[in-house]
Amino acid sequence: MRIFVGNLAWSVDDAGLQDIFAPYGEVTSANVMIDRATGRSKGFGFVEMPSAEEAQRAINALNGKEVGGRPLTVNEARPREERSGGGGGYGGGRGGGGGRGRY
DNA sequence: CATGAGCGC
Repeated sequence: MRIFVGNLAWSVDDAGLQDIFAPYGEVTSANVMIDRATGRSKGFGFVEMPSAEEAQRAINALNGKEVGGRPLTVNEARPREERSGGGGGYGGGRGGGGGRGRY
């Protein structure tokens, strides 16, 4: 599952982000978005975890947790549109039924 | 000091 992590401290980088999620489950990928214009962190990043349940637990555990002096904003990431291909916007609501069964 | 809203390549 992909996880959106916001309100990151400047001190946190890709490795630091993975280090935060590591104890909650296997982290296959962690990325802190860097603004290429200034070279500083945009203050948010993404984490990829193969286990959706561990990922969800990590979200519950890390959301609001203070790291680097700032409370993290952790949430499931939104579907990202392909770079090639127009059209934007996010359709519909947040899946029906809730939770299980979406996949 | 690049310094704070926000969903990436």
